[in-house]
Amino acid sequence: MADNPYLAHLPPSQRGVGHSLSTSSSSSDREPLFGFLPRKVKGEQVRQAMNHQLNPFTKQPHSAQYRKILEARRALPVYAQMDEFLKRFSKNQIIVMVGETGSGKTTQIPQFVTYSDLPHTKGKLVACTQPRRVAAMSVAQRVADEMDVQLGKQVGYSIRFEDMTESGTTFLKYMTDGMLLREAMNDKELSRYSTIILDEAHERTLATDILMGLLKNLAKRRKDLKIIVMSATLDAVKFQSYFSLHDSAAGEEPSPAPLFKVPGRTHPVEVFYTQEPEPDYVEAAIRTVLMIHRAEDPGDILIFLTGEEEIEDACRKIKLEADDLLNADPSSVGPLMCVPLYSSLPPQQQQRIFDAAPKPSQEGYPPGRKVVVSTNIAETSLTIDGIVYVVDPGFSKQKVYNPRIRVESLLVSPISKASAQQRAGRAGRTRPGKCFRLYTEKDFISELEEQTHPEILRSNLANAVLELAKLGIKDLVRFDYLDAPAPETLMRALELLNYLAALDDDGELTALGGVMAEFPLDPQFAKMLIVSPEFRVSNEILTITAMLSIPNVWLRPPNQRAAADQAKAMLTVPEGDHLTMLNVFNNYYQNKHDRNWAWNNFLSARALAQAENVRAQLLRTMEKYDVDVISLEDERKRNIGIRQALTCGFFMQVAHKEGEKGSYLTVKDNQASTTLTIFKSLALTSSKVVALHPSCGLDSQPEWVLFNEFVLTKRPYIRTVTEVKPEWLLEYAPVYFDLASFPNGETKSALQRVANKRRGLSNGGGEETRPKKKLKKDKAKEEVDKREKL
DNA sequence: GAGCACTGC
Repeated sequence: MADNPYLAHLPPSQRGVGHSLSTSSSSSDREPLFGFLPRKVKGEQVRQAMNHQLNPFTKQPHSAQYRKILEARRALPVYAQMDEFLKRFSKNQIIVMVGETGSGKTTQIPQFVTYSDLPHTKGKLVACTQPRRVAAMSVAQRVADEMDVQLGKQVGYSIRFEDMTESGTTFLKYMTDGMLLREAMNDKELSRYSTIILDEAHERTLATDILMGLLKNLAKRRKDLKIIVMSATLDAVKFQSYFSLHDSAAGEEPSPAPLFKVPGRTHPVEVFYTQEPEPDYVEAAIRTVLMIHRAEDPGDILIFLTGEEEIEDACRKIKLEADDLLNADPSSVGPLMCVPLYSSLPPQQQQRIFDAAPKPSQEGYPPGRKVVVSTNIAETSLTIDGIVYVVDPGFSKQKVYNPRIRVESLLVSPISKASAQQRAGRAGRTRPGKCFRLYTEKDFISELEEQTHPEILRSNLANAVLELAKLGIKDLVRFDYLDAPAPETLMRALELLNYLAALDDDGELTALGGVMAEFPLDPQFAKMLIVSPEFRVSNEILTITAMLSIPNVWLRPPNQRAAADQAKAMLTVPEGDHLTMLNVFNNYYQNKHDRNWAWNNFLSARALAQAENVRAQLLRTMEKYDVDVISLEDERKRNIGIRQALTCGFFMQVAHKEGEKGSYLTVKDNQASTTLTIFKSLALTSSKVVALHPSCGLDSQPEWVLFNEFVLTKRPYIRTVTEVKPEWLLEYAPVYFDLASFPNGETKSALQRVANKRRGLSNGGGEETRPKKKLKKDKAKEEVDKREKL
């Protein structure tokens, strides 16, 4: 056996029993998975298979690298609990698992599952979802290495724009949660999967929340499907009771889903609080950093602030003060390097967070220190090794949705306790660290929420509701959510989808809605894309949709503002910002051979490349559903067609000019639906007075404009704006613009004049409003009524 | 005359 080249370097204890390449017919010749009974596999069997000289999945001898990695895997906390995990996996359909950072759960548990579940023997897959693409990709790569297979073969990943799997070969697939949700829309049973693992469930992304609801239901229908919900924090009790086993037929009391717990592997972090609340957290953060720099041992610092402007500002101030300190006394204070970090920063600059801290200014002088000033991106998405000190002012920008006024906005808000703990943990990744919280301990205990509100409670749900409808969920209000959204939010979503004709008046998905759901877009965009061939401008609408699906393309470096504005003016189309976006993309496309074109025009090449990617994906979907891609030759007619198609998707986002001061009134925000009587009770809002955003490229102030975005910053603004004709509103959205139900005012009078003129022209004929059908008074309505009474 | 927390399809 010592001759075995694959085992010779291992101590005898790890060679397993009788594994050899000899051809004699001893038990050692058995296949690595000999005797494995699906879902009844024991830890000892798995360990033997792992030690076998042959890879059970490729039948190839294990590589030296495999052995080396296996050594490291054995040291992971989760590895020590393999036996217990497999026992639980055999016994239960649903398991909730808690593993702190460093436990190895994301890489190991899916592997344990495959050894027990043996998906490859039944043509199935094990899926493990992640909230972020990079995580899905990098974990898949790591696990492929650990299993000694090529990425994309037995182990793969699936994310938007990239399917790194091989049909028939891949049996362990990491994927984004949104991707699995999309798959569910076309296969409600998720029949390809034998086990589904939802990782990072505590992050409570919209997709994970919806998946939890679906899987809970699916588990009742598919007894062969196993589900593991993995979470990092101790909020597992909630998941346990949500997934409780309840056999009501047998009259049993519900018993919580079993919990499997694995310790983490991090270093202790000492937490400090301020004695008094800090009135200015940015100033306090800067002061704290300098205090650490002067008084604490070497080690890098991570500060959490809320946004780009705040971060750049703080970096400048820290740098100034630190340079002063260094100049005043270079023998007692080291040099300091300050690095900003936020998502809109170009990747090259983001990489700077991994640079080493500066060297001492002179030999024998104190070492330098790196300070990273970051948004929440460093809380979950990016990990920086070597951080020893964390400064946590206790705030972050969070999305909030107000269904009453249908507005999503960003608000600087206090973080949750869970978030504060996550931030503190960032100081203990490489060695014991310290966390300075810029609030009092009392506030931490009594003021901070336990958990950040899940996304489903903070978002416009139009998209999610369309997805659920496509998933066959009939009663959206009664759907078994882990946290149910406000009924108003659901109503707003239903209302929008009904106006877009994605749902009929009974709340049933229409054929149009079914196709809309196939597009990875907000419903308004999907609608306008699908109807755009009627205006013979689908090629252009496709481009505009792609451009509006990506981050801002305009660059404006602080020292070159005038030049940037000038470049923008050159590309601006005065009829509207949507046409400008189209123009930008077309120019980019024509100048693709010129690598400097984007840069010379102060445009983000990265964003434009993304737009191209999105456009290609949308084009594939259009082709799949026979949405023709066509263009109008004549530029004038084409631009009108584009604006008309825009109106078909965004007629609910229209503003009417009031007076001459450039103020606009959003149309009909204070209105209840005409057909859906259940929304009458929601008609409590007032119209919003808004202004055109300064970035708007319109050369005049047209009477009627359509906007893509409402932003609430210093003032309420509408952004990405295009002029529309009121006739189009009446023609393409007759139900929404039914004047009989319109509130009196300037807007109504203006529309009335247009309507009268149209009626005159068509001689009173052609009643275009469709017959009004009352939505049956269903549970949804009762739900809302109940709310209103409270 | 301003801004874009972070993801995802």
